[in-house]
Amino acid sequence: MAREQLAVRERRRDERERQLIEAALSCISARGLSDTTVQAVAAEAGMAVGSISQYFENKSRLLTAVLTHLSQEFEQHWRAALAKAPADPARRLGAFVASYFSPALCQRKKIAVWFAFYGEVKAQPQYREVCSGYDRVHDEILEALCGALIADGGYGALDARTAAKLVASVCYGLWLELLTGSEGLKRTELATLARSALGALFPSHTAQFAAELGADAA
Amino acid sequence: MAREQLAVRERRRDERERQLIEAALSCISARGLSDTTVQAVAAEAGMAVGSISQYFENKSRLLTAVLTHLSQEFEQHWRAALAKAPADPARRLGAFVASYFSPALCQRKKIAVWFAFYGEVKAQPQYREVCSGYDRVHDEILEALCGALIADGGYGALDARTAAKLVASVCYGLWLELLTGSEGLKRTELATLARSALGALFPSHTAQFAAELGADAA
Amino acid sequence: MAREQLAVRERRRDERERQLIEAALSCISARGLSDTTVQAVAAEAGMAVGSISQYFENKSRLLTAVLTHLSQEFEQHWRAALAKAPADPARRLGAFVASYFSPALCQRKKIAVWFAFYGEVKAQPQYREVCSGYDRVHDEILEALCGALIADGGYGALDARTAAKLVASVCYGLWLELLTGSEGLKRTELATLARSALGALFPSHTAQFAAELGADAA
Amino acid sequence: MAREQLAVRERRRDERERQLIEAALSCISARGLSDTTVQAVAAEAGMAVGSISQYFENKSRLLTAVLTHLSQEFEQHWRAALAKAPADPARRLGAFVASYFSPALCQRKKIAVWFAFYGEVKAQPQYREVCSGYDRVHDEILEALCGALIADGGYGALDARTAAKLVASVCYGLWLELLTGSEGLKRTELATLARSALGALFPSHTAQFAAELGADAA
DNA sequence: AATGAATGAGCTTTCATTCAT
DNA sequence: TATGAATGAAAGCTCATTCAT
Repeated sequence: MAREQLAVRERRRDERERQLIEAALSCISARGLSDTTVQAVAAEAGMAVGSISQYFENKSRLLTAVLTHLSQEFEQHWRAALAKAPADPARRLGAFVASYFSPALCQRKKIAVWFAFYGEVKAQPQYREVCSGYDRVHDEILEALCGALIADGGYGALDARTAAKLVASVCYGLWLELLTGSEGLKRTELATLARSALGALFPSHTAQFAAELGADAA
Repeated sequence: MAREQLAVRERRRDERERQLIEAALSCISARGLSDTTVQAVAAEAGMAVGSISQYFENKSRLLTAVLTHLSQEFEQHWRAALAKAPADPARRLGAFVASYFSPALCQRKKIAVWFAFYGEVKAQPQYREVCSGYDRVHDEILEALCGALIADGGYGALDARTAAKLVASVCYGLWLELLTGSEGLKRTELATLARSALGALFPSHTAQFAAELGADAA
Repeated sequence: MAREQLAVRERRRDERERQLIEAALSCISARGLSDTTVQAVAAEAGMAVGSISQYFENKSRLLTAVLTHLSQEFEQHWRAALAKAPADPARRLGAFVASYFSPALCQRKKIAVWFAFYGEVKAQPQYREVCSGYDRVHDEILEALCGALIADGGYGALDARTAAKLVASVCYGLWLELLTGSEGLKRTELATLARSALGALFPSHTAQFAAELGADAA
Repeated sequence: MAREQLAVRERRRDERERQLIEAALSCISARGLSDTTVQAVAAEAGMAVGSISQYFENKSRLLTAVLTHLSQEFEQHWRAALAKAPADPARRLGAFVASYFSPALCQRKKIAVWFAFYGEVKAQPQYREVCSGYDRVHDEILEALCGALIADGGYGALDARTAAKLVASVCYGLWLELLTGSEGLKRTELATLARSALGALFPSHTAQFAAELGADAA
C-alpha cells in the first residue's frame, strides 16, 4: 500500500513536471526567452510560482529541462522513424529526414523554442551541454546513413561526413525558414524542399526519398 | 562655417551611435539577449547609461538598430561581392554564397547575435520587420542567380525558387553549425561545405564554384 | 486501560515536542534566528513540516517555547544547586552563580540562542513576557542571597539590590564573552572570573566562593 | 571645478550612506534583525529601495556597515573620553567606563541593535570579524588601565587581565539590563552601578571613580 | 496522528528609465 | 551634450501555512 502510494506520488510528480515544461514551451514560443517569467509559466500551467522551485529548483533548471525535453522528443521521433523504416538505406535516410518535418515536431511554436535556445547557446554553456549529447548520436546515425548510400550508389566525389553535414544544415535552415520566412511555407512544403536537397546529393536514390518525403507521405 | 560645425556634430553623433551598436553586439554575443543590460552596453562602450536614451530613445530601439546594422552589413557584403564578380552566373552565385563565409561576417560572435535575434523573431515582430526588407532583396537576387544557372545548364527538374531556398537554408544551417557544432568547424571549412552543396545542386558548374569558394579563395 | 493509553499518547506528544524544541535550538544556534526556517527545524528533528503547526500552532509559538524551555532549564539548575548547597549564605551564593557556568547550560550553542532572543527582546514583546516571570524569581533570590551576605559580613556601603544587579550583570557579561570573545575562554575560566567578581564584592567570603566556584568544583 | 564637483558628490554620497545606516539602525531597533527589510529601511530613510544596492551592494553589507558604524562610534567615544581625562589612571578608567553610559551611546535603541548583532554573531562570521578588530584595541586599553591601577594601589591578588574582563563583562551586562530589565533602570543608574563595580574591584580608588561616574557626572 | 505537496505573500535584487547637474 | 545618481516596477526566490492523503 505504501509502495502503491509512492508510485501514485511519482506519477503525479512527473505529470506536473511535464505540465510546467509544456507551459514554459508555450511561453518561450509566445514571448521569447527574455520575456519568459516564472510568473507567466506558472500562470500558463495553472500552478503557483512556488511549484517551479519545487520541481526544478529554479528558473534556469526549468529552461534547461525544456531544452532536454525538446532534444529527447526529437531523438524519439527519428528513432521511431528508423525503427519503422525498411532496410533500404535510402528509404532510411528519407525517413530520418522526414522526422524533422513530422507534424509533432515541425510546428512554428516548437521551432521558435529551438531557436530561442540556439540564440543563447554561446552565452549559456549549459544549453550546449544538453544538446551535445543528443547531437553526437544524431550526427553519427546521419553520417552512417549517408555512408551507406554512398557505398551503395556511385557518388565518387562525396564523402559521408560532408553529406551528413549538408543534410543536417539544410534541415535546420529549413526550420529557420519556418520562423523567419515571409512566404509562410508549410511543413509539407519544407519536406518537399528537403526531398529535393536529398535528391541533389544522392540523385540515383531520388525515387526512394519520394516514398518517405513525398507530398503524400508524412 | 555653421554648416561645417553641423557636419562635425553629425559625424560625432554617428561615431558614438556606432560605438553603442558595437558594444551591444559584444554584449549580446557574450551574455545573450536576456542578459544584455543597458548598463553593460554602456560600460562596454565606455559611455554613460544616459547616452543610450540619447541616441536610441530606449533599449528596444538600440537592439533593433543592432539587427539593422547586421542586416545592412550583410547586404553590403554580398552586393560588393557581386560587384566584383565576373559576369558568369555560376561565378556570381559562388561569390554570393562566399560572402556568407567572409572573414568579416562569419565570426562566431556575429553569428551568435544573428541567432539571438532569430530566437526572438516569433515573439518580437519588430525584429521580423527589420529583416523582411533585407531578406526580400536577398531572396530575389539569389533566385535570379539560381534561375540563370538553371537556364544555362541542363537542370531539368530543379526550379529556381527551390534551388534558392535550398542554397539559403544550407548557408544558415552552416552558420548555425558554427554556434552549436562541437567539432569547431572553421569558416573556411564551412565555405568548402557550401561549395559541395552548390556542386550537388548544379553539378555542371562545380568548377566555377571552386573559383569563388575554394580553400584558396575567401 | 483507556487511561493507560492516554498516558502513552501524552508521553509521545511530550517527546515529539521536546524533539522539535531541541531541533529549533540547534538551528537557531547554527543559523541565527533570521535564518531559522520551519523546514530546517523539521529536517533537523527528522519530522514533517506539518508537525510544527500540529504541536505549536505556528512558528512563533515554537520559538517562544524554545525560550521558555531555556528559562525553565536555567531555573531548574539554580534551584537544584541551591537545594544541594549548605546553609551558609556565601556558599549558597557561590552555588547560585556556579549554575550559570554548569556544563549543561554554559555551552556556546545555548548561549548563542539566549542572545539571539535578547537581540529581539525589544522588538518582540512576547519574548520579554516569557523572561520576565523567570527573571523576577531569579532576581529576588539573588538579592536575598546578597542581602544575607551583607547582613553577615561588614559591607557597609553595599546594598543588596546593587550587589545583585552587579552579580547578574557580570554573569551575563561573561556569557557574552563566550560568544564574542576571541580568546576562546572556557566555561571553567568564566567560572573563575565570576568567583573573582564575587570575591571583589564580598571579600570576607572569598574562601566560601572558592568552594563552589573553584577550578576543582563545577 | 571638476574637482569641486567630485567633492560635492562624495559628500552627498557619504551623507546618503549615513542616512541609510541611521534608518537601518532605527529599523533593527524597532523590529529586530529578522524583520528588518530593505523596503522598511528605504522607507525610513525616505529613499528608494534601489539606493540600498547602489550604496551597499546588498542588504547583508548594509547590516555589516551598521555594525561597523556602531563599533566606530563606540571607539570614538571612549577615545575622546580618554583624551579629555586627566593623567590619573583611576580617573582614566572611570572615564573609559563612563563612555559606555554616555547619553549618545547608552540608549535603549542602540543597545537593542548591539544585542541584535550579538545574537547572530555565532551564525554570521562577518559580524564577528567586524567586532574583533575594535574589541582588540578596546581590550588592550582596558587591560592597560587596570594594570596601571593595580600597580598604583595595593591590589595583591588581582591581575590586570581578570580585572579588565570583569569590568567589560559588567558593562555589557548592564547594557543588557537596559534591554531586558523590567525595572526600567536609567542610564545614570547604570553608571552608578558601574561605579560600584569599579569600587568593589579597586576600593582605594573609589573617590576618583565618583568624579567620572558620579550621578552629577556624565 | 503524521505527512509533505502546494500555495502565494513578501522578500531581495535587478535594471530600464528619468532628470538634475 | 553628456553624465550617472536616483528611482521603483517587476523579476526570481523563499518559506510559513494549509490541507488532502
